[in-house]
Amino acid sequence: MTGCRVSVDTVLFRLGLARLQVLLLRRLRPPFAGWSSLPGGLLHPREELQAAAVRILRQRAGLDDVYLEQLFTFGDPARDPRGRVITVAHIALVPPATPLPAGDASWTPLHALPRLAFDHRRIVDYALQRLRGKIEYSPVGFRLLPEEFTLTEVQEAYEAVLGRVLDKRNFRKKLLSLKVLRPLGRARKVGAHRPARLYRFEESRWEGVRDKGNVFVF
Amino acid sequence: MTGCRVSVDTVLFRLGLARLQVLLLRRLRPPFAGWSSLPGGLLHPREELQAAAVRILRQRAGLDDVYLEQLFTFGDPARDPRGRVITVAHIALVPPATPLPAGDASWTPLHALPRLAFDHRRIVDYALQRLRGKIEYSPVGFRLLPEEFTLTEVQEAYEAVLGRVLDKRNFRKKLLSLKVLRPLGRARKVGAHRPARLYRFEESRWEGVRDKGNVFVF
DNA sequence: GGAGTAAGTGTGACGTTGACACGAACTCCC
DNA sequence: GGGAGTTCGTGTCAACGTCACACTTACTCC
Repeated sequence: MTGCRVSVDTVLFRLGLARLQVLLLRRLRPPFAGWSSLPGGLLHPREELQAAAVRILRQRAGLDDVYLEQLFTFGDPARDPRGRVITVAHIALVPPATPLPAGDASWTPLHALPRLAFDHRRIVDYALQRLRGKIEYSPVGFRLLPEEFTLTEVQEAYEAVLGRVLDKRNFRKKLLSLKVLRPLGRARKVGAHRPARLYRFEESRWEGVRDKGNVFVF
Repeated sequence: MTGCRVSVDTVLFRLGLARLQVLLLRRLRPPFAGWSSLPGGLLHPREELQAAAVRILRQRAGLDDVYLEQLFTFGDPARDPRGRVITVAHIALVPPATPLPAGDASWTPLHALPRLAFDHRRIVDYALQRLRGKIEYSPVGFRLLPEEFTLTEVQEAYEAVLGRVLDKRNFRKKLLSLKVLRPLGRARKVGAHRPARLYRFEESRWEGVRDKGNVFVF
């Protein structure tokens, strides 16, 4: 068969300690043995691209049910020293408490990335850029949160992604005005201070928001 | 070599008669003989993705020096009846006067597309959606215009892409306030009416605009 | 009951958006 | 040479969104 190999790599983000983290694997074999890399693998012959990303995340990180979207296809003929492999990169988002199986996978803060194998650094950089753009006009940010969350948690998520601090009152005012959160009437008791009210994101209320040109720009 | 074939397809837009048009080729051979399709072809073994798109546009449409960006990679295992081919779709923009070589290529208005081969209709739809989004926060719109243009031409370009009419005074006020156009001090004399002043887009003035959060939303 | 901590809340200044109508400049024709 | 026809080019005002900014509330722990 003529053609070249096609792989799928995923930049998997989560929030940890109010910082954005990505999942990295430690490579055991050459090339780049001992380096860190994104979870990825070759596309199977009759497999959808996104299905491949899902399969690989399950195999390599024991994860199920993650939010996934295609990012970009990297095709530099020299990106893999073993021969040509083009890779379809994806972005994935998971909530903070996502467990990891033991093994060679670890969450790494984005501001302290080690050297990455192949062109994976470029892929991560591009993924962050895209995530920053997208979080402002789409509700993907909630994929980084648990189902029930406080407003402070939402703000921390936005701050972690955007890399800047936001004004508390303005953030809450804007977010609530979009009418996409449903207050649960309950509160989370945590520590020695006033409990925070819990909310849930209502996917179904999103459509009208986008149609009106409203958006998560804070 | 294990792997599947990889092709590159391009949705090439231009403006014609104040409408958005795409370049279509007529297929001569099966599958889909007689149908229209996007210009595309197989990736060469040591070729960059974007270089392949450039080569194909040159070969199939005689075009050089077009604006190109990657759109999305379509990987449905059944998208080509001959066997698996994943395709890296691109968007290209050219100014209105772009000549076409004779042959099987033709400009087709977007609102009157014929049936397209493979999944090319889906690709065109997605390309339009992306172009509409992108024109509002990046100056790609100017790639659809000649180097020197009038404000009315810019407005027509935005109206054609966005598919809605815009207010003339508000459009001009906003566009000029971004300070990315350089007035040429000359005018284009055309027909029996007041001549229109000519402008040029200044790439170098764009950075500051984006940094300030300004944008081409009209 | 006092200290400590995060949650929750409103106002006013400023800038942006959006609706809206008419004179200016040119050509062509008579 | 003047009138008809056509597109170019321009300003104001009201409504709305954004941004800066500080204190009280609710709870726990000692």
